[in-house]
Amino acid sequence: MEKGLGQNSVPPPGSIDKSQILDIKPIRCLIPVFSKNPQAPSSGQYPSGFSPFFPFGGPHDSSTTGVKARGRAMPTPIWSFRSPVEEDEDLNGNDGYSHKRDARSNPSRVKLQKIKLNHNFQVDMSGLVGIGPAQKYDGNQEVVNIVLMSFDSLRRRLCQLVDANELNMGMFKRTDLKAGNICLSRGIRTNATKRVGSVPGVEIGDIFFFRMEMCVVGLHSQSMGGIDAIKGDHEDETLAVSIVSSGEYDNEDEDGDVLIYTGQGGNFNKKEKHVSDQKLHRGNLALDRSSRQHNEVRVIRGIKDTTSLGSKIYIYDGLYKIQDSWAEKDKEGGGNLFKYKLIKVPGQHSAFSVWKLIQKWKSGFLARSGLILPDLSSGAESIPVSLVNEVDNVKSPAFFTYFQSLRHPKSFSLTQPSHGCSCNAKKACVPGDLDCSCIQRNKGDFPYIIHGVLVNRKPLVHECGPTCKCFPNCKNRVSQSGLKHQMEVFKTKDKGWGLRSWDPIRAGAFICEYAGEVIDKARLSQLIKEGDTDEYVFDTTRVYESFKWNYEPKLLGEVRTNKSSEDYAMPHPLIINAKNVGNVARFMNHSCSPNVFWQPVLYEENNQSFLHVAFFALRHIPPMQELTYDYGTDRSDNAEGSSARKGRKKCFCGSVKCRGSFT
DNA sequence: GCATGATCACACTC
DNA sequence: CGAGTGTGATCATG
Repeated sequence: MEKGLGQNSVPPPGSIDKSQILDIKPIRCLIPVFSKNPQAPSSGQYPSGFSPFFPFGGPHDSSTTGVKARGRAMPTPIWSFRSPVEEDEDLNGNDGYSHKRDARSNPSRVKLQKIKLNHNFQVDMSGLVGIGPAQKYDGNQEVVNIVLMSFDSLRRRLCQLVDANELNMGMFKRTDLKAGNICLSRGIRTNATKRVGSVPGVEIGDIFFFRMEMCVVGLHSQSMGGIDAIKGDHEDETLAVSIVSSGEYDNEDEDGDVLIYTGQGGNFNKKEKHVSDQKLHRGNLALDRSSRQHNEVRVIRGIKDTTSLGSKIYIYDGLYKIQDSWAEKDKEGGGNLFKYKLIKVPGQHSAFSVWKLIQKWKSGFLARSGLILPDLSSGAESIPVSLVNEVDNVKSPAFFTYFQSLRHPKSFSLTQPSHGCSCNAKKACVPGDLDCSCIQRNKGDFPYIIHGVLVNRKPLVHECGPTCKCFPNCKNRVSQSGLKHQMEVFKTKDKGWGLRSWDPIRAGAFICEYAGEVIDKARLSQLIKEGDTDEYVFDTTRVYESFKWNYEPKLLGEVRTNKSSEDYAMPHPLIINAKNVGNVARFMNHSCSPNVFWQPVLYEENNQSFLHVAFFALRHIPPMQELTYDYGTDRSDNAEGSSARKGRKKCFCGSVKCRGSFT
């Protein structure tokens, strides 16, 4: 219905209220503020691998924008359409975040803006910490992570804006392409130099959910084409460097280490379209030359995402060599096709074959080796949690009762009684509906997008609860719906039991909450005094290192507000003991460069607001990769020189940024 | 109701 | 710059 509006500034039908507020005309050009400090702080200040952006202060690089007089080059401003009221707030530099008045008492004061993305405005992001001009062309793991997180955070935010109808509709349905475009044009990319062989910072087994993600990290710089090639000195001396096997061409793969790849082009029987042969040019020619030169070709396997119809997951499967090539007639009446047989170069980790193995476990075709229990949760979770030990003879973790959520002591007194939203009981809450009190509590933003993916880290996420009128299928109940991935509790080599997933996990996807018994500080110290460890305790009063996960507002022409804060804001401390009662979360180990983070979530039960700790994926997590989060440090440990303190455990996370130990 | 097909709006390379 | 190359979301159809 809304489609086809294009850049028309008339608001889409159905958003009656907005048309008033959004009497669309550019009120003011928002000119980004230039950093006073030309030196970006050292990354040491932001130890978690993802540092703040300093878009205007860093080294200049004119190659992306072509602007010569960079020093004075004002970015062409973006138009922001907003009501005058909010304009005042912005001019003063404080929005209403800390003021209770706005959202609750007056819905119209909730931040509401239509954003129009302007292709022409130029922001130089090469000053981004971690992505200097050199890293743009040759990366490493840290830079790859920064680039991927920047891409996905942008994509999530764009998706959120589209969902809420806050973006001029019809401008793009493809938030993936838009986010990629922004990254590439702002220098948020790495390994831009094409190369034969592996790409620094990209590991075999890494997964991608969009073609654009592979573009921005230089794994495969074709946004659509399946074959990427590097040009030689002569026109005819191109070499294929990477291919994406999309499954579209029915590439049969008996063995996980062999790939029969079909060349590009030609028409094969798609309806009445002309049948035509594939031509030996472009990618096909490059592959042909590669088969003669025997150079390594990166192979990315595309497979259907079983959890989301139509979309694909791309797995980097390592380096292959072309062993054979030939032409054959299309079986379904099309023209001639080129075929290439590729063999994986030996001695590399397996990636795609792991997926095939998991498929066999799932189908029951093959038994999981080392399986101790098919379902640790005894049916408490809708998806079974397997218990596996492939490393020693320990038969099971110490006894505990599986329970998926929190148990509160009777005396536990909590926050104010809350009242749910009164959204349509059948329809669930709709992003962009500012009458929804739950959305108001989230400062006007719907916290989740498709696949239940969290858009931003927030001081506190407000979900709908039982007294909300919307029904359980409401998208604002992500953390209450139990496990979404098939989990496995497994014995690690040196860290006791650990947790991992058979399914791929998207960045921002909900994994599980920290279940257990809620206790208070006094009870915790009592437990420790009694000789109990705090091994299974989650304590929100510990010190957690800050890190950046959210998108950079400037990239969308937005102003940074308190709304974008990533600091936790707990209404009260929460200590959870999972020693006797808990879920899979109690098995998650610590890492100094984790792939999971926690987020406080609030929703009411029995008319009282209850605080929960929910875990989300920090980045895309391939199947069978151990899930870890940062345990933080005890407040009393903060003084320097306390590393010899009793109770510290040596950290085995193995990351470059390892702090060596944790408490 | 679920799988498949058609349509649409894109980005990047050459 | 325009042709070549599909992708990914969404909606219609079987």
